Amino acid sequence: MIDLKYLQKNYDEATALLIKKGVSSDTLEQLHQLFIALKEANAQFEEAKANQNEMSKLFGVYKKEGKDTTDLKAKVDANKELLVALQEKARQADEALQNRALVIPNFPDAKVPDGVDENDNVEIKRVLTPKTFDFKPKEHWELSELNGWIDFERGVKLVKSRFSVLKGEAARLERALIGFFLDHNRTKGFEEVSIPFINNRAMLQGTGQLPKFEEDLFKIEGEELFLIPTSEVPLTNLHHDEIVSPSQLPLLYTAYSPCFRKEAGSAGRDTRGMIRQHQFSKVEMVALTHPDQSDAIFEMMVANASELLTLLELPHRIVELCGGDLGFSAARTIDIEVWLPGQNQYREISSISNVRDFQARRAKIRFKDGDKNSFVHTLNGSALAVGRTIIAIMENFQNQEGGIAIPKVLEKYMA
RNA sequence: GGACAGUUGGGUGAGUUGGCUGAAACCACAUCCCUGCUAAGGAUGCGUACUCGUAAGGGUACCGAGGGUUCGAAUCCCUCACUGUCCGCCA
Repeated sequence: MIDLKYLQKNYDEATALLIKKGVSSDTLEQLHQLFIALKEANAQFEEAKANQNEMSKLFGVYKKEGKDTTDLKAKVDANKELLVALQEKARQADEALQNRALVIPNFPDAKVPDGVDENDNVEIKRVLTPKTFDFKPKEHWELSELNGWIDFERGVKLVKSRFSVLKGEAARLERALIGFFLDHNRTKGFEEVSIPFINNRAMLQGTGQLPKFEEDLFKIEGEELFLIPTSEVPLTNLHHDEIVSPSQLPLLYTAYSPCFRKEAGSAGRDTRGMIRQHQFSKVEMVALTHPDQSDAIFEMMVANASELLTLLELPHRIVELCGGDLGFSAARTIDIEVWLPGQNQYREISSISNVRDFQARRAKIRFKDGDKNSFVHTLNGSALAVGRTIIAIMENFQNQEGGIAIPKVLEKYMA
C-alpha cells in the first residue's frame, strides 16, 4: 500500500512516479478524492459520536442521582439517528478508499529508468563469458530426452500441462542445488527457515498478491487458503502485524519452497520445456530492514545471487528493470539472467526487489523508531530459481554427445 | 471429527451483578536518583491507529473477528476463527 498522506502532500511528484509505472492520472485523482471524502466523513462521525458519549455519561449520572431522564433520552435518541447515518457514510467511504488503494502499485524509485516493457530494461554488467561450442548446443529438452532427466509426459499425466517429473540424476541435482543455495545464503547471514507452502488471505494481501492477482494463484477449494507463489509470502509475513525492536534489524531469512503459479496470461509462452511451470522449486532470500539500510542490503542480495551463479560457473548478466516492467510491489528490481546456449539468449533466473515500505504498510510490520513506530523496508530475491538453474547447467555443461557435466561446487552435494 | 474450557496491552494476568476500566498488579523496557564496580533499592514514563491543534492538550476507534441488545458493553446474546485439554483418526 502506498502512503496516502504522502500522495496528498506531494501530489504532483507522486503522480509522476506512478504514471511511470503505468497508473492513469484519473485513477490517482479518484484516489485523492476518496481520501478527502473519508477524512470528512470520519470527522463528522467522530463529532457526533463524541456528543453521544458525553450524553451517555450524563445519563449514568442522572440515574445515580435519581433525576428524570426523559428529556435526555429524547435528545440521545435523536442524535443516534444522525450518528448511525454518519457511521454508515464513513464506513462506505473507507471501503471505497481501501478497494482503490489496495490495487495501486508501489512508487518506483526516482532512479528507475523510464520505459514501458522489458525491451527498455538496462543491462548493468555481464559476468563470465559464455563458452563457445564447436558444435550446435542443444536446448534443455533435447538434452533431457538423451539423458532421461525430465519426464514431461508423466507430469502431464499426473496433473496437467506445465507440470513435469525430474528423474534420477536430475532429481538429485535439484536436491543438491537446494542444499548448496541454502548453505551459501547462510554464510551471508540469512537464517534458514522451513515454512508452510499454504498461506491465508491476509498474508497474500500483505505481500501484494491479493486482492489484485487472485487469478494467478492456486486456491484451496472451500477455504480462504492459497498455495504460495513464492516463499517471499511466508518469509516476509513472519513478522506480520508485529513491532520489532530496532536491534533485531536487519532480519534476514532464506527458505526453500516449491512455488505454485497459474501463469494466467502466459498461454503460449515457453510451452516447450521446463522454463515456465505451474510448480517450481526456488530458494528465496527475504530481508526486513531499517529504511536506512535497505539500499545496502539490496546490493548485498544482488551480489549474493550473482556469486551463486559464478560459483556454478554459469555466465549471466545483471539487468535493471525499467518502470513499466517493474512488478506491483517493487520500488526497484534487478533481474539476473543466465546464459542459455541452447536458446542462445539470457533468461531470468533471479529477481531481486527493494519493496521499501509498501508491503510493511500492508502487513503492518513496524519497528520502534525512537518514540514512534515506523515501517520496515522489505526486500526479496531468488537465490536462486532451482528449475531454471538445472536448465542452465544442462545447456552450459553439455558436450557433443549430449552428456552433462556437474559444476565442481556441487560435487560434495552429489556424492 | 466429538466433548468441555479459554481468547484482555511486549509478557504474566485482574476485571464477566453493564457506566467511575483503554484497562489494576507484577515482569520486561526507557530515562533519572542512589551505591566506588557488581548486586540490590528509589522516582518517573511506557499499547496501537486515525484525527484536531504551532504547542500544551483534546477527540474517535480497538480487550480474537463480525453482528445484535442497550442511552451506554471487555463485561449480556448470536455467528465464526483460533488456542488448550480429553476422546477418535493419522504421517
